Amino acid sequence: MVTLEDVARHAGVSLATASRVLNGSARQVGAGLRAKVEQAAAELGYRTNVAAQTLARGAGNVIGLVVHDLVDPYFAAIADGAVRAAEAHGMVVMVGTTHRDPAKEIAYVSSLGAQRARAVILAGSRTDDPSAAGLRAELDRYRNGGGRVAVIGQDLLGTDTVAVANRSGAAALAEALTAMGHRHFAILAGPPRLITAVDRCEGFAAALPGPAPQIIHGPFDRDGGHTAAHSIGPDVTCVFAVNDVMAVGALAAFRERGIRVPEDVSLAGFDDIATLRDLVPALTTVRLPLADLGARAVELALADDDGPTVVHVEGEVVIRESVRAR
Amino acid sequence: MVTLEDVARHAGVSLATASRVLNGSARQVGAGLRAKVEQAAAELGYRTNVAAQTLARGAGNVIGLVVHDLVDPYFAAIADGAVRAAEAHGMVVMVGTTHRDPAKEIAYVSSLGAQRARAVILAGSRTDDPSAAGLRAELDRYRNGGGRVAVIGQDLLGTDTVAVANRSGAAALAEALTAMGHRHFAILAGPPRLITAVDRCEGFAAALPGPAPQIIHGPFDRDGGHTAAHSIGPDVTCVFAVNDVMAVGALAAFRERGIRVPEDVSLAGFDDIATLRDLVPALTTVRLPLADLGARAVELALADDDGPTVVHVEGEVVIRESVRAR
DNA sequence: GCATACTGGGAAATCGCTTTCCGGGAGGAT
DNA sequence: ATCCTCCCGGAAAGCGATTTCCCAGTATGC
Repeated sequence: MVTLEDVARHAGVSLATASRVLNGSARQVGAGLRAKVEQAAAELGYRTNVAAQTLARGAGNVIGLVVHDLVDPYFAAIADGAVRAAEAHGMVVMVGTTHRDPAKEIAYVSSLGAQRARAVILAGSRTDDPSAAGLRAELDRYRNGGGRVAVIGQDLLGTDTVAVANRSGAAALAEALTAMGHRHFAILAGPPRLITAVDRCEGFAAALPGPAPQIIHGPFDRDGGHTAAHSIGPDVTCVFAVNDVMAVGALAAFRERGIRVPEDVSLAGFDDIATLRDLVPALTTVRLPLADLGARAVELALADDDGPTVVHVEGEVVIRESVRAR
Repeated sequence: MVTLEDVARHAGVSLATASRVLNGSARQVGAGLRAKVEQAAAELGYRTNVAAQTLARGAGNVIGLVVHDLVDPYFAAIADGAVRAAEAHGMVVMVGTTHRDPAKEIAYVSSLGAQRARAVILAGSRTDDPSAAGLRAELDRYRNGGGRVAVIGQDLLGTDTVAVANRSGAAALAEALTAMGHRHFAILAGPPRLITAVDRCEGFAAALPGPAPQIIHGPFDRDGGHTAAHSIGPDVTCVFAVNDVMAVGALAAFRERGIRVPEDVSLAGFDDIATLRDLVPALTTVRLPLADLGARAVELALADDDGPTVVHVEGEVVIRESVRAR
């Protein structure tokens, strides 16, 4: 491999000069030498050794992104936004998938620390349970080492946060559905301790004027929605699934049992996943700018402010065919 | 940050010994010292500096994955498989997204070379055009630097390859559809120079006994399928979209125009995207083990064989409701 | 019993780059 | 003309590991 020293020798300059020319430095280099170095680098096919650079500089150009599951379009969209934003800053993204295992989340943060990653982005809300303490400790350690952390979801860890307005989004949805004449709701509420799920569920329920909704807990994925849908009571006219993927599961369950949407029951989700836009009936939902979430988290983590900054992102209610007025 | 030297001093041993204990080495260390080092590391909260390790060893623990678009569930599934496989080998994955820009693909390979990435995985077939020469050159350079390359798609670059049997999969589909009585086909064929698309299209067409199918080119994505579907001739009874996402676009187009699937026309796709399984009507398609594709590419790249190995992966025809017998 | 492995420990040389510090020459002010 | 700044080039000291030697101590072969 061609090293910087080779380039310097070939150009007849010192190592220092070559470094200053090729890998951005505050110091200027005269035009003549600069040209010579650049030409030498081109001729020799020089490529920076990032590991050496990271070691010498004490900070790398990696941004870590930790998600639950890349196949879930929610996270895929966030990852996409993060990769784009990182690229714009000349950084690269390393992704880790935890498949909802808190231990793996910790392991990734630790590994990213070892990589001297510039920042780590945590997407996907953690549950509220004690295992979060380990994560917290690992994150503190990482930050003490000079790393930046940004979280997508809710402001829990005292870090930079892209906070999603789950409560108010769900409330707005509830109001819209109420305005369309619905009074009897069921909520496919997801895990009882998953904060995102809880916020959406509570925000929705609190905005309802009528009788309390039926609340059915279960996993936060497609199959969770599918299973939960089987427990829906007879007088329910409108079902709210706390995410789109669960709504899809519910839709399948309804179809299997001959229940028509929206004729027999209305259905709404949350997120507005692009891949699901062509579903029939089109899903009423709360649109979240998912790619933006990822991108803004990167911006946040890269900005050198002091205190943790919290950015709030609102959802937007989108009424589509899956809901019918009563 | 705690360095290895701190640990060595704290444990009262030499740097060499500490290194041998903490970061796998061929040489043995006596049980007593070993324990002391491990304890010192734990007490101090030592974390390996990967950059320094990479520099000293001359090879890192990063695997680069280059895809077109993470939001496309096809690539998301591949990425998922790759991340899992990498993890099993103690490596981490860096993803780059090209959004179908060949220049970015080259840039990523270059950047991964600078990272001393252990391997790079290229997913998503390239077009057949001359710009591929630049990629080839960059890949050669990367390999000369000791990197390994694996490609998912077709065996074009003389590297390790996970080859997808697009032709035979499409042919099997064509036979199945023919057996169901269809004779007049249209193919939503994607870009005329995209090799994956061409292979599927030709494989399908070649297996047809009847009249030549109508071939409609267009982009390889949802909107491409949507647009292309408008040009389908009147006597076509069955439409083959060269991937599932295009099929979804076509389905939407049919629905807009009041054409029923499968009553008026049958429709089939390719890939069997999991996120799309709940579509109505369920899509007939050729199932590909997408996550496996990613995982096997990683295995291939990490195995230290000499010559390029080519693994062939077959698809499996899955008949669902979107096709009706004639 | 003596020469010959073999074992496990440590000192020190790398790995490739960044950056501080030093020094010489040019330009401006007095 | 002199002194003080700038400006820019180079020498060299790190950054934090790995790994090659070198060595002493012990085990082994005859």
